[in-house]
Amino acid sequence: MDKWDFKSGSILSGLPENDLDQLMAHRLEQVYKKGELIFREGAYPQGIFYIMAGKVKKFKVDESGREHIVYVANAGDLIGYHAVLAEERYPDSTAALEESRIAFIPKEDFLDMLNHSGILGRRLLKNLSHEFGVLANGLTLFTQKSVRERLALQLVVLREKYKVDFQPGMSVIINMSREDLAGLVGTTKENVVRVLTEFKQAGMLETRGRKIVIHDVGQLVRIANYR
Amino acid sequence: MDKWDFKSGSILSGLPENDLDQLMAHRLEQVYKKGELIFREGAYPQGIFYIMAGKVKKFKVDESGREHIVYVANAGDLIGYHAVLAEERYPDSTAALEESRIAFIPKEDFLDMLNHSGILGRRLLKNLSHEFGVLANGLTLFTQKSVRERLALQLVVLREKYKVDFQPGMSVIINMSREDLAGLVGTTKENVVRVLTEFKQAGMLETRGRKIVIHDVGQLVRIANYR
DNA sequence: TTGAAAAACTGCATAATATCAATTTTTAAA
DNA sequence: TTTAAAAATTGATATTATGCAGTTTTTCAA
Repeated sequence: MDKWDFKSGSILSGLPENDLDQLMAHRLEQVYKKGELIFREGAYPQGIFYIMAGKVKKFKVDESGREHIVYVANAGDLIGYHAVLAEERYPDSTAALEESRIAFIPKEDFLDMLNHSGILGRRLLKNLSHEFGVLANGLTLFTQKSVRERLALQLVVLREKYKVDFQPGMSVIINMSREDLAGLVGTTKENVVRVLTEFKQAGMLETRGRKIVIHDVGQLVRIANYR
Repeated sequence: MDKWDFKSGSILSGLPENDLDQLMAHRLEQVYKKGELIFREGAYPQGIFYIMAGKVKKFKVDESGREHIVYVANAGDLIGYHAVLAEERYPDSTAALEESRIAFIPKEDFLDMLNHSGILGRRLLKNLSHEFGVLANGLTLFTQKSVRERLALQLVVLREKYKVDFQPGMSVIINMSREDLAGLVGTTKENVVRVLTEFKQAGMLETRGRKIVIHDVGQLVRIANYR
């Protein structure tokens, strides 16, 4: 068992232990409360963040104040490294969706590692290329699918992120406000409510207070892929 | 003057000449006619493509047959490398928008170069990170701007891609079908026509047959950024 | 437990966008 | 040129999404 027990599939998992020791040497661990800002759009990056536990949202706020969520990151994800690599300011803000433990790694350590260990660079390239494809795909979905289809799709994606100790057929609880969901789908909170009501009546899900319990993913997948 | 006279700002420009010699050694140059397919979504990548002259569109076709253009690539751009790096199939198709000369570089040569020269890897990381930010930004724009605003924005972007030997104040001719434009904006060809008519009446542009002549970019920029 | 405050929900009016069915214009080949 | 095919355009109509106002429910802290 590794000293650094990174979730399998995460960018850092499986890297040489010495490299990780060096990368994490000057890290700064911090617990962020729900809603707390981790970094703000336009700030100059001083390092990267590794999510040890919890969930965060990457989002942009438009001129009318509406928030659009670009991505929901999970434990095991590395965030903020695009801006460091591109040598640009952060293109979006990041805040905790729930209480989260996050390690800050100074950019010097990150860049040193990148120069010294070819593996990390290669891993990042692969990861970035993959993420790029996912994002490009999302772009298509957004412009060509209805609010109903987009919400169904996002619920399927969120179900993956929120499921723990999952057994086949088990329901998954998503704990996210209607407003955040609207920001993720690219619509208003009212529309989210309307569509959720429809899905609830069709038996696909259930709402417990503000939590959403997904029962029938299959049907949601079918709606998301329709046309 | 370089042997490989790559457009400045393109991924390959400024790399050591020896590296480029090696990278381009087994290339296969080919001329594609307008509309001709370069690679199809879902195919397994055998290499990467470098656009020497011309323009191509990267697009996805949805279940109803509608085409959505993800990106318009220009001379100097490298395409298809995301899939090679991610070790995945192509997430979208690519076809020539006009007659284009394109070099195919076998993936072995590309990957060899990546392992042997750290510069290319670093350049790609930077480029990918940047593109990612642009795309993420585009996603926000699409979900929160109207068709009118999106079309104005795309016209501004296309003007950059289509301008040659440009002098300040000079008009730029965009040669793209209403249907491709619709695919780029994420709407129907009818809506594109309606908005173009409005812009024409306001004196921002002129249509000559199916070509679009951009006169007043400033106004288009203003519309694109409104709210 | 209770009482704000925040979030979620509902209905209705309005606005934006898509669809369909012509008609006209442009293009490119004979 | 001429002409058929492709593309662009227009108008009428249907569908979908938004904004607002008010009500109800949930949450959280006193």
